[in-house]
Amino acid sequence: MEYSDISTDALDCYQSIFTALETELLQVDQFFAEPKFSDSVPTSDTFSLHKCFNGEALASNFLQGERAENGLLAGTLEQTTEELTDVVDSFQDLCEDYLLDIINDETGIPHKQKIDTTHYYDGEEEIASKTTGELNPLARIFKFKTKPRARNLKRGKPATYDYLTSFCEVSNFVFGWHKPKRYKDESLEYNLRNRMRNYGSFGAVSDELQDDVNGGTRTTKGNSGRRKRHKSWSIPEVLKLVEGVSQHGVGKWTKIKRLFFSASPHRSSVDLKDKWRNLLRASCKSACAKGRDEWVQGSASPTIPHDILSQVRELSLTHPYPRKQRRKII
DNA sequence: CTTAGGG
DNA sequence: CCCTAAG
Repeated sequence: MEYSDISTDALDCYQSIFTALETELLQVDQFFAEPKFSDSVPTSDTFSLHKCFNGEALASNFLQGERAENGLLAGTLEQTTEELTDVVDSFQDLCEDYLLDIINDETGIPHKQKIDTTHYYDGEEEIASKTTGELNPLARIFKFKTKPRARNLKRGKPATYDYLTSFCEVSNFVFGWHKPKRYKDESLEYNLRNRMRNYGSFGAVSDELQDDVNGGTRTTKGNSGRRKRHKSWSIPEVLKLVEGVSQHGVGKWTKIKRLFFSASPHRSSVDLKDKWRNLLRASCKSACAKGRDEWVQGSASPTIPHDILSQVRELSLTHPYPRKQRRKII
């Protein structure tokens, strides 16, 4: 492969970052050396950073309970899957944090910098304000969240890519680390290459990627500002939410959280609110789609059974979703 | 801090 | 899931 179209400055930066990362991140392996994991997984063969970087998808195979290619993980750990999910999440978060720290050290620029706040006035009164932020140019490459799309392939939502995956892509592409992934579709490679060139020249952020500024890994505030990793809702969780709403009504998210989700620290009251909103949408859709039995089975995570959705619809009648109050009609 | 809404 | 305005 030729990389002549990527500026050498950029290459140098990438190189130093990747090198530093590779060295430092090995510490993370100790996550997997904990007794509870080493009992069930041979320590020497736990998935290491390198394996993750190898794009072996070991972790995802693992979490899906499938055997890894080499059979090392076969038949182990059915009960600890939940825990492992968490560990893998932490692992990936850590990777990101290390990455961003290193970038910060290298450039002295935080990964995201608030630049300016624009205030909007209506006469004297401020009616809104918006803070604009700029992503550190080097951090941009790790915001490489969406899978490159084939040139002529139109799709709806772009598939989101794991940061580690994107990291693999970038490192494979730039340095040819490990086995470079060959795309079946040549135009995918073309697309990726094109995007890399944009990143490499540190040019303006394209429109498509501008959104990533707001979808970043962590916030500018403090250490706790780490973005949560996506964890899809399980059916039991949904049931708990439905029961919570049926007992306490819509809007008592904190109460529901305390009574039904005290054991799930990763579900905040805001999450409950969001989920309810989504359930409501889903219930409408299922109502509309009734009759025609085409139920698009997109990649959507565990499809919510219709009977649950109809419960949601019932509840939405008794406990209407608080909508912005229309102008009072007196 | 909590909730509603928009992104 | 994130962010922010309003209570």
